[in-house]
Amino acid sequence: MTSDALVDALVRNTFEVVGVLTRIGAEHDLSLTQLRVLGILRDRRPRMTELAAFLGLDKSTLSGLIDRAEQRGLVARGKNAQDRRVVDVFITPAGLELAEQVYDEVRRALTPVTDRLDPQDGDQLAKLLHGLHSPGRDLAP
Amino acid sequence: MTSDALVDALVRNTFEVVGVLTRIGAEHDLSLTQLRVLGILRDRRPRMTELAAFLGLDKSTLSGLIDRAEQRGLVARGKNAQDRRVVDVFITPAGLELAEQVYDEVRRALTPVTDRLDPQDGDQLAKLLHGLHSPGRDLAP
DNA sequence: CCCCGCTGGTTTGTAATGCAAAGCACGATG
DNA sequence: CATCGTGCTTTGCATTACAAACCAGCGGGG
Repeated sequence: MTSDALVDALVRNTFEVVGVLTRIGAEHDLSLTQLRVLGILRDRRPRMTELAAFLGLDKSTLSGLIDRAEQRGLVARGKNAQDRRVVDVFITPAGLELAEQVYDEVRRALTPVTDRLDPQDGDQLAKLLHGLHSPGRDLAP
Repeated sequence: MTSDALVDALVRNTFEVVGVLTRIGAEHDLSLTQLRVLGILRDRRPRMTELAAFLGLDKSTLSGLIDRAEQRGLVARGKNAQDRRVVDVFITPAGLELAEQVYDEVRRALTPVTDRLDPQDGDQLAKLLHGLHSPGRDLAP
């Protein structure tokens, strides 16, 4: 069945990319989740609950995660004017710089791989991947 | 630059699939890593060091991982005739059954996503993904 | 108005994951 | 056969994660 082969390829590819992300993240003392958090916060300022839901994590897990990132100065908590219970999270300049740097490294680490494709095949692959998940999700990546 | 878009799509897709794997794994008390271990052991019987290296984990980490999987009866340690220091790891029938079941669920969870593509686009995507990583790696997935 | 329930976050307790360093057993090499 | 190196386990520690208990603030019904 062709769909099985596609799923297998997706899973295999996933572990491959996770390996790259984990390795490069570790070089900057960032776990996979922290990396993802920084990536998301590059262009968002969600509240704790939103972020936790999007990551598929418990609120309490996110509390600790943000605690440590905040202590490192990568992230900060802000008050919400509408609702004083709510805590908004946003990235600091230092966090943004680190995020851009790490994602640059990720790009460099993956381009030798992606370059194995013809340019038009790469375009096509990007389009197909984009078509897989584009609807619904609005917090990226 | 088109390569950036491709890398972004790959990373986004990775987190998406990781989410699915984590969720389905959790329903069977399996972490992402344990899931991967079971997947690998479906058709391999590596030694501890080989497996650790392939997973990108420390030997000591794998020790604990295999300990717990062994206690659950999913995996077992075997002696190696050539070198008595070596510990070979292999999957038990119960572990194999669980692995097949979980990977079936993963397929079912991902097919609604993959079905969003035309069949020939799916084929093409599988081929392109396969072309990305095929050489070098020989422990799958 | 005020009490009560609901929602948003944090805290606490526990288990799993992961690394690093030390330890132990075995093989290999001089 | 003594020593070094390899393969794995053990121990100690930080991080990640969940669940349950907790506190604070919002909002309705009386």
